[in-house]
Amino acid sequence: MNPIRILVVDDHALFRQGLVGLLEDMPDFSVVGQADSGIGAIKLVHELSPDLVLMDVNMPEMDGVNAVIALRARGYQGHILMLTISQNEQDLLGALNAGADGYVLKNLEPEDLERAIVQVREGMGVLSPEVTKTVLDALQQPKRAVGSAGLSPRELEVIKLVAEGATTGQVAARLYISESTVKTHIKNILKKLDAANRVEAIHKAHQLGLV
Amino acid sequence: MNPIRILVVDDHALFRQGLVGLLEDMPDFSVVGQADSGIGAIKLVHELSPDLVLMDVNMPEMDGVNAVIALRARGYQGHILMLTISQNEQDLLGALNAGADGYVLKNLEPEDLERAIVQVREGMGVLSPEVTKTVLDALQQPKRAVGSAGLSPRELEVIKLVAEGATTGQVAARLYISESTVKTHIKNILKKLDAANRVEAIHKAHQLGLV
DNA sequence: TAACAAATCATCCTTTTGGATGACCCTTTT
DNA sequence: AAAAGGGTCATCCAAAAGGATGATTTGTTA
Repeated sequence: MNPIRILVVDDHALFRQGLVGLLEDMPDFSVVGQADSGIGAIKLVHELSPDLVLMDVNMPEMDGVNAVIALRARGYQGHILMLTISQNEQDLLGALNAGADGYVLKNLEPEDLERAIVQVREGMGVLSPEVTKTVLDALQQPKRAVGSAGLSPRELEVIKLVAEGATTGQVAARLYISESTVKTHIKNILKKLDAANRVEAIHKAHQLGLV
Repeated sequence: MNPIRILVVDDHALFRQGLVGLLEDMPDFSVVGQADSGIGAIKLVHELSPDLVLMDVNMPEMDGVNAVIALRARGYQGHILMLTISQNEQDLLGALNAGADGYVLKNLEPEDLERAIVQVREGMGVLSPEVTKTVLDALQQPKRAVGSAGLSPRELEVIKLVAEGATTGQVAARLYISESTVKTHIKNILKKLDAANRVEAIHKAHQLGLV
């Protein structure tokens, strides 16, 4: 198998050079380029089409997260592995949300970095143990306080149809009940959600996760 | 340091017994109980208050995911590590969202299991490489297509006020423009969002993340 | 310069909403 | 048995919303 063509992006020349030397010593890898900023990374990715970008986060000019956003927006399909000292939640979640395939800390052992790169190359994700918890926490969906905010099952049916743009008459037809009944339901919904009109009711329903 | 008190939950007696033997051979661990279903797990957690629950997913009666939900709902604060063969996305995300601290596959080496348990015990999260990608994908927030779905800045101002329940007249007053103008804005918003009325417009605006 | 999008305003007319009130029927809880 | 909540229906009326059309002004882009 051909070596993995890697682009190294880090603003600290010393660390970057050391890293490149380390990677070049590994037979499966080939460092095809280096950049010291997000701007430079974008340029080189376009020119070199590397298999994988090893990206620092804290950099002047354009930081790593914005570089990932820019790369993905430009259609770069290759793998991006963040390699940083930052355990900052914004950096972490920002990078992953932007489309990074992994996020590992610079304190890892060379052989762990090697394993991480191979893993990403195989289409898997990688996270350093230290940041995994933060990711899992971010995954937790806000718990629906009451689950229905006091709305009855029938009222939930009505509000869902209303949310989709149905008028009173259309809701009545869909539920095989009279318009009067639908109006009563909506009246009660407005009262329960403390909404002035159905628009605000849907707005609050969304915030409560009812729809 | 005291050994980590572990509860093992798995419906396959053979695997469970083997696992228990393995854990007991590790000096830092102490298996304080075993269960073969989610129901049994809930009962034993209540009685034993283990430091960590090693939980299978696929089980009769009550599966592991529902067991986690039930445990967390009952206020269990200890650590829960899923140990399963299932790479099913629902199982994975369900367990993590329910409050599991980690999700590892049964194909891992004994020493990796040991490392995973210690890691969770130290408050970190653990994911098997094979499932990390799925988690990262789940983390990606739906991209705001245009960021505004083609709505102009003024239209965004209008729709935000409408979402809060403001009528045409109230929006006009708040923005110091005439009702006619507000109606025109809303008309254009309805067209752009392909909504039949303002209720549906707010509904779609929520889905697009505009409000 | 011409075309275009955004923002502004108006009139006319129909449909939809929302408020107020009262009523009947059924379960579940007290 | 009585109370409470949910679901059903009706009438009346005022306010709000939506559709169709046309127009002016101001930037910005082609």
